[in-house]
Amino acid sequence: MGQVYIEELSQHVGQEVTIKGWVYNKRSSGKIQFILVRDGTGIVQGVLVKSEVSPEVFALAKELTQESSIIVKGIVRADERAPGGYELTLTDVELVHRAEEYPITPKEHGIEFLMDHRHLWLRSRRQHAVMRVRSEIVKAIRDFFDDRGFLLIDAPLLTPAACEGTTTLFETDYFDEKAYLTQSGQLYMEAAAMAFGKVYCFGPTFRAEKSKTRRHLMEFWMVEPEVAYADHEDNMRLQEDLICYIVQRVLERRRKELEVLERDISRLENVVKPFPRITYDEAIEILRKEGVDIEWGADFGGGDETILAEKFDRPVFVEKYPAEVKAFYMKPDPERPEVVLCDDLLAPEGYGEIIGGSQRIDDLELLKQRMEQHNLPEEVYAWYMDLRRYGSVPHSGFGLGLERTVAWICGLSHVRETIPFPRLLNRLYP
RNA sequence: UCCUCGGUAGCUCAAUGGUAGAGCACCCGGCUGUUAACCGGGUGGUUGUUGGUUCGAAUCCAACCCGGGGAGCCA
Repeated sequence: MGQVYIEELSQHVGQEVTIKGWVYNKRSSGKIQFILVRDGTGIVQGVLVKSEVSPEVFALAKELTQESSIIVKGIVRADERAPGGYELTLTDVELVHRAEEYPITPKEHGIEFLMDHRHLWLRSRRQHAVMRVRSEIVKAIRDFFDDRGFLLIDAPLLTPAACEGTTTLFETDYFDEKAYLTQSGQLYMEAAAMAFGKVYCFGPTFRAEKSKTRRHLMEFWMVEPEVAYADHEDNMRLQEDLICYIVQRVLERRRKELEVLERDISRLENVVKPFPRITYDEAIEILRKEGVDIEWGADFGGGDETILAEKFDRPVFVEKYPAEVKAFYMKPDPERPEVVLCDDLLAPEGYGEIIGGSQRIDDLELLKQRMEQHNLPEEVYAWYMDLRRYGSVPHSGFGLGLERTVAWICGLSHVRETIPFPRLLNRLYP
């Protein structure tokens, strides 16, 4: 039998199979050796009995080090004692490469050490679970939008100016011109929505803010749908549907990984429509009742968001913020122009804002006025203004932060484990 | 940028002014069902850096470097 992956072992009980992988760990009892083999799809214990294999193979196995690459042959056996339910009675072991002393031992390590060895840390069981959940969430997002007739439109990463004009951007040289790494694809999605109706982009974005918290990365992934003729209400319904779809998919297909991560699954099972909605005004009232000293017009901090989110057992929408604390392109509420038709979706359990969305300004004069107020250069945004000159329509969209969503669904205390190679303040390696 | 906590063996930590230690990793030996295996032995240190106080500093003081958590900002 040729190469088989560990996740497929249940289909090969009683057969001799070949596994190509690495030594995860090893235990020995003199005349019997236990070799934990991982191949990227799982871990299986190979049992090597001295009296049943050649002396050369038994001696070779003794020399194996953690993470040495090996090709083993063995007969698949269902065994109650095995954590995965299956074991391999080994018949042959071939050494591909004997690993040097491996830095990450089966014991505990500190976060700095693990981050310095992120390229190796990815081999461990917990990290496998996180990456599989991340991959599932990405696929769920794509399927959700593709199935609803959205067109994937990739936004540029190099841009001539800030999208929102608020956060600090990474600057780079573009043939003697200044260019910036994008902080959002949204403005380009607005152009695409006027061309194709329903669109989304999904890619990395960059913020040069010196943020040093469990919720921040310098480089993170965001999915940003934009829909022509959609209003604020349509926008929130879309967000609700997307989040429910993602959570259901992970519950269906990645339950094992959630168990490895010891995630409280009942908290995720609560995530069903409809999500509670509160206005900014109501949020201020709640915070004041909790003893928070906050003025109307101020934005919420991380602690404020946690207090609000803890009032509910599922994600909560906070809508209609004061215009001053939000981006220039958000449409004012016709009934109350001092607030805008926007919403933040706060994840439960203190994971904070995972979505920010709004209906956009579709009137050229108002947009011009807002850009002046924000000191944004009109030349750079000329194309964006054009969208209000040639068939302007009401439209809405939002951005979902992938890493915060993964952290929430996995129940991780920090976003740095949700991306394979995190870019953090003071960390560009590996 | 600010607040706060920390830096001792490859890793995780102990040693609160008086001889720098343990577990794991690694090396040697033992064990035919181990599950972060276990048992015996061994290797391994400029205590982040510089300066100061003291008979004596990992320990007290100062500055700096690096890191963790948080604030601001945001997804």
